[in-house]
Amino acid sequence: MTEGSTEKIKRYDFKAIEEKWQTRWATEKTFKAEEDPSRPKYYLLEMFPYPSGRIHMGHVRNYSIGDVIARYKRMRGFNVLHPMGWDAFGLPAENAAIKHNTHPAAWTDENIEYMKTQLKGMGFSYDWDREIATCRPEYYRWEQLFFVRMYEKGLVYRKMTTVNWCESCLTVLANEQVIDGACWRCDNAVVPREMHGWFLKITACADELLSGCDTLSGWPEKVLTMQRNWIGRSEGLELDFPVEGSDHSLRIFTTRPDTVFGVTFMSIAPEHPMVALSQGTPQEQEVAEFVRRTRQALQQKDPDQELEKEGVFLGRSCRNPFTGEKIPIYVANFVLMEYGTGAVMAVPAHDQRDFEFATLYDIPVSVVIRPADGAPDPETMTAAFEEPGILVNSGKFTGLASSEARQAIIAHAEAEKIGSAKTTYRLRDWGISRQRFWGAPIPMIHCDACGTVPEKEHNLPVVLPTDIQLDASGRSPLHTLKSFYETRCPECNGSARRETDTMDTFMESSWYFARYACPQYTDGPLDKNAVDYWLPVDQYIGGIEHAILHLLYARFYAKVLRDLGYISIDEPFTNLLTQGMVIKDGAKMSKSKGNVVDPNELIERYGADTVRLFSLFAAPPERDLEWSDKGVEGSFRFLNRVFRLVQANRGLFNGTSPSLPENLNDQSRALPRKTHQTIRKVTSDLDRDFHFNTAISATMELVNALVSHIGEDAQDQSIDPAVAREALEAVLVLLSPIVPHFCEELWEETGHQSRLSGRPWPEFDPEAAKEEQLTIVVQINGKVRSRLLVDVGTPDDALEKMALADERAQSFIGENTVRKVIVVKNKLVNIVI
RNA sequence: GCGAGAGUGGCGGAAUUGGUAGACGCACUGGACUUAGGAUCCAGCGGCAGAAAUGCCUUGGGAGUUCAAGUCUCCCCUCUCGCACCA
Repeated sequence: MTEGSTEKIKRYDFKAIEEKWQTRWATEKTFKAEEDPSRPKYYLLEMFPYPSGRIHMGHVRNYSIGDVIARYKRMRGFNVLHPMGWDAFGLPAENAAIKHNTHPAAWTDENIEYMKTQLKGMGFSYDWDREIATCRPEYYRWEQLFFVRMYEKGLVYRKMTTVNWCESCLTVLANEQVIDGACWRCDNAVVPREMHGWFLKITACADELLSGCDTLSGWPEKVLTMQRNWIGRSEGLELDFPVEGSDHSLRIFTTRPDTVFGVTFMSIAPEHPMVALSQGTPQEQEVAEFVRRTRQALQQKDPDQELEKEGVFLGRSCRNPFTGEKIPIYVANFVLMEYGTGAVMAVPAHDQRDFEFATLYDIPVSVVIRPADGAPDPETMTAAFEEPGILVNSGKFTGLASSEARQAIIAHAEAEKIGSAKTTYRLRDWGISRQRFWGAPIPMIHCDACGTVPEKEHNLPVVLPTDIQLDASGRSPLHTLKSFYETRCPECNGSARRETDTMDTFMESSWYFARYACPQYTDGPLDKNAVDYWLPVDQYIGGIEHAILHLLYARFYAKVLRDLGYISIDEPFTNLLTQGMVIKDGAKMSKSKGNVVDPNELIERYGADTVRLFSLFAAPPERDLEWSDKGVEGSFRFLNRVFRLVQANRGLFNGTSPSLPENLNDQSRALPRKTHQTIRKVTSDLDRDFHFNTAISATMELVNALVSHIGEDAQDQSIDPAVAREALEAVLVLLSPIVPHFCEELWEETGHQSRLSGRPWPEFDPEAAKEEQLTIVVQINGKVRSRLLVDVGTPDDALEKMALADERAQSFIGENTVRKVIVVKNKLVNIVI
């Protein structure tokens, strides 16, 4: 810092600057979004947080990424909707309330208040007037309405079934919420349990959810693959095998109808009802024992480990409807009751599992498919031949290729009425009943006379009571709270019992994106005009951990709401960005690992802008970000450097003509070139793939160029002031979405009346960005040997001559003959010798 | 096992369509200014050899295509994530 300068140089007082601008944005409602058909809309959404207490680095990163995009799109002229809210129902609130002897609502509200202050402190450009908290009756009443509507359409049903029960959370979990046999939330083992529960018929949308994946070109391939796998569609044949000495048939599902002539045994799941057929056979005891043992083993097994294949003869056989052969039935531990029909036609020659099983129990292997060259020999085979091929030993189908045979065999089965083409899915219906308190009540009523009936619409919402006492058992007070469950039947007005289960919290997050379009609307869940204007979400941002759970449910909900006439879109999120995790010392930040960095401390020390800058600079958004305290300091240093640069050069902004003079010296020509190249680079990085890290480094280069041209002393003035001013302004504008408080402050300080937040994004001038001279690389046999500085547009033959004449090139060519010369425009000359 | 993604200096990470590998930043080293420096500025910074000029090597490994390969093709290795007895 120059002591001699008369003007006192200010320090970068981030605290005062950030408070000042946050206050202005709030009072001026800078980021309020209103429908405006005259402008293109842009709906930017980040996954809303669970109000757990305080924000963490993952939030900071997620919302910083979103905020840059929101601010950038505004500057590009879009009418941007950028809302924020709270995914406020859920178990942590309930557990915390038990621990602190308070109400989950109180705990949640407190957290929301605190976290809201934190988010505001980060300077995120949300329209806070659209804030949503899903635990408020004004929100969940509509969810209850949707539930009733879905019930009326047959998309909701109740059944007794085996569910996933978490012993620690004391509630049922959906299939999507069981990760490797453990609870997604608390990681404790999940056990099966027979219970009543409410289900949403997501399987009714399986096909559309699957085909929709093909339309989601703005989603990461990885997420689409996960969704496709989860839906798990497979096409095949359902076929009945008549059981010997019984009226029953054993129905199987196969994706390989072409191997039906190779069936040598049947295998059924231990839970299969036809296990009962062993009664009265000599094997009865053995089968019962096996089933008992297998169930136990399945419960205790490590989900990563496959069980040793095992089975037992049922004592009964069935008949292959194609060959008439007698086929023994086995109960096998590897057959899943949940998939297909729970029964499999086993073809050891062409299925590896069946092969292993057959080898173990000495069951014959019958080859019915041969590869194009030769055929496997059942006597010497060591593994199943699973590829498609040509059918052999298959009656009238012999000689057909697998693909043709599939069609022919299905057609035959259908004609003979012994089977039919069938498509199965891995996807199961979504179990949404939760046995805990802190969730939206399910608006259903059980009446002895009328059965289970929905609550009348005008009685909604069914409000979650506040006068409750939670106890350490974790059991929901709703089950025993008479004032809640005692009610009248909406049909017959007789006394009835209200459903006391609550809804899965993923129900709230499945449609919040639509409610943001009209958060205060009271005439219905969604204002058609508003949702038609804003939806779909143009850019959605969140963690990959929701790849299946939330993102699949929300897609399902979009289709349901569309079919119910509430919205007009098929897919809720056009583009999806899955941001990476924040890592410290090689592991995800977590309390248990003790490697968390608290955003508050960093903001206190460096300010929000520095934290934003670093979290965007350290890695591209989709990758994991390794947190580095030193790196944060580097970002802070950079901002200080720009701050000093602007302070030292404030003179540039005092009445200098903004137009650029025609005749500039070399230096004054180089700077605008760099300026416009930077504008081009930053713009394309922001447009193309949100690679803020390279956008920031490009701006740093421009700052470096500025510092070396005009210095931080402002005294070395060989450069044209208008040129320097243009470059300096570009730095502030380009950085403004990333470090908004900082840029607004300097913008104002350099005499601008307007706000950066309302300013259009700069257009780069291709003429100004054009280089006058280029470095052309001279290669000999592909190795760089020399460089030439030439004027842009030097013709190829001239380049070739210059390269061949080049002294250094000559020394490499020596006595060798030049065989070929390749000239690449504006890039290089390669001399082949 | 299946599917997706990744492998580049001490570190985070850059490199349109194949065309100067290592931008930008961190760390480090030397110097300047200084009462001080954890501020700031200047210089250096992939490896090997060399005083230097410069040369050779270098994008997980190995082949190949090409005038030219981090980038394309084939094989292999490692890591991360997801699914996993799906019939």
